[in-house]
Amino acid sequence: MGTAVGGERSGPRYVQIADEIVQQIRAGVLKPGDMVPSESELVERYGVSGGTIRKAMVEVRASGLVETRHGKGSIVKDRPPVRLRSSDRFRRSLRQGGKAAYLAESAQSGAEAKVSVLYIGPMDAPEDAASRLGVPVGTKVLARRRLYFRNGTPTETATSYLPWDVVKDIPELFAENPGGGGIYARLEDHGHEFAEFVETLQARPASKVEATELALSSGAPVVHLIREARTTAGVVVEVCDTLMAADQFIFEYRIPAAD
Amino acid sequence: MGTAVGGERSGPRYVQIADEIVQQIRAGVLKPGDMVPSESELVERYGVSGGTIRKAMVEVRASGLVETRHGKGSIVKDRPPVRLRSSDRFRRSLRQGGKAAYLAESAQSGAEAKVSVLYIGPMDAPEDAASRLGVPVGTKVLARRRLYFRNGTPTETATSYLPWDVVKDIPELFAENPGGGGIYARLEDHGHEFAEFVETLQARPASKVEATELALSSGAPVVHLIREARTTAGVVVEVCDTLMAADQFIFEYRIPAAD
DNA sequence: TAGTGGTCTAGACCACTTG
DNA sequence: AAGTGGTCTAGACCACTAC
Repeated sequence: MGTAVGGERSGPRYVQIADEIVQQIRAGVLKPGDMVPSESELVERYGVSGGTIRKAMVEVRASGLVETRHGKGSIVKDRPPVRLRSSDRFRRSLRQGGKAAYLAESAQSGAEAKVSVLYIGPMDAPEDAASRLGVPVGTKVLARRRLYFRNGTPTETATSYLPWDVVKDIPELFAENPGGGGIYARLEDHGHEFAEFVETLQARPASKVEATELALSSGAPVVHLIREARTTAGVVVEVCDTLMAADQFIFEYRIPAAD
Repeated sequence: MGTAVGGERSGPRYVQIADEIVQQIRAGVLKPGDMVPSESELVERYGVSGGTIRKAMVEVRASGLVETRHGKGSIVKDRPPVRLRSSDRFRRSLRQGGKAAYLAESAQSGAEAKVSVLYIGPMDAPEDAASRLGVPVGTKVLARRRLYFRNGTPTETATSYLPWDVVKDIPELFAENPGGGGIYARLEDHGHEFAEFVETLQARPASKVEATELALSSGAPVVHLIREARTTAGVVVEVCDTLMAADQFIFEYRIPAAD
């Protein structure tokens, strides 16, 4: 019932239902923290079968506005107050001001950031990092692996790789907190002057494991960002491999028109 | 029957099946251009119901290795020979060499590129473009909307917005082909000297309409890139709004360590 | 017309979460 | 134990693509 007359809406029923739920969230009828009605309730409300509601909820999840947990239900996520990754974030002046890159940004967008260190220590260089660092695969490097939270939800995993030669005389790099200005400031303290940072980005659907790690619904897009930090001596002193929940970030780059 | 013995594989059946199909593609058992067996055939082969195969194929599509068309079947896509969007692409020297940005890149990666012009003409400035250009919403601007193909498949839609004041004396900008070096070269010919380009990127799942436009399976990730071209006079003379199939591109940006 | 994918149903059973 | 989402089935019907 309820379909035959009226609007003659187009498209599959499950899309209509999904849109309707998404609209309710965007319009504020369902606020962050609220539970979406259970699937059985939606079955009654819309007078369709369970499978149809199921498909609708898949669409709703894909919108990124909702997080579903087995046995519990779907909860409206906190509005993703997206973080701006400006290319200004590597300015020397910010480091000298004592702020690390991610804190500088979080401060800007008024969000509560947290970092959890997963591992700091020696590691055999994986293939991609090795080639970027210009060392043979399997060479001992320092790895710093961490997980970033934003308002309580994991948004980003990052692993830095640094050549052992470079780090062996800089004890701060083995500490969880490398001190004001972050690891780049420590590297500068020890005579490594940065020339440029090169970032490559690629967006793709999250794999199952990545999805769980970042608390995403599987298939949600992630951004894979790899940064090389190059010194004026022409050496890559860090490779940083990070994976981000795509809906949490907007990236901004300024390209000088030089040449 | 068929399942009970053997590997005791883990996870839902539809994921196992999806993985198996994806493996066959990666291993080359199914080559680009090949048709994936029809769903009814897979139902027989795996001895499961249609719904299960259906879900498996959703996963396979999400991998981006396959394109499905209603009434026809699923075909293994050409391996995405990803295109590198280097931030070098706006170098003045390239324009003076007579190449437009996208051609310069395509040449690099040895792929056959094509552009189809969808619309060139006046348009009331949409909200986002207007604010970036610093004009009121609805002001008349020149819009240049086009669709880029790569090896026959659509990969990118792009719409440029230019203030009418700027373009009214540059007839080449109303032509499909604005001549060697592209529109940026023409703008420079007329005294607009570029200072910098600012690009913002965001990745998200494609909406239904975007998916059809770019021949993607709905929900596949897209990258939304917006570029502002700023002159030394401090004016934004172009806003370019583009939407790309995420699996077709890798982005690279060089960030000078200045300051 | 025959074969394909796309939608929808009605119901069974399982797995997780909460009281 | 009751309620939730997750998987799977068996089958109907529709819409698109070929021939």
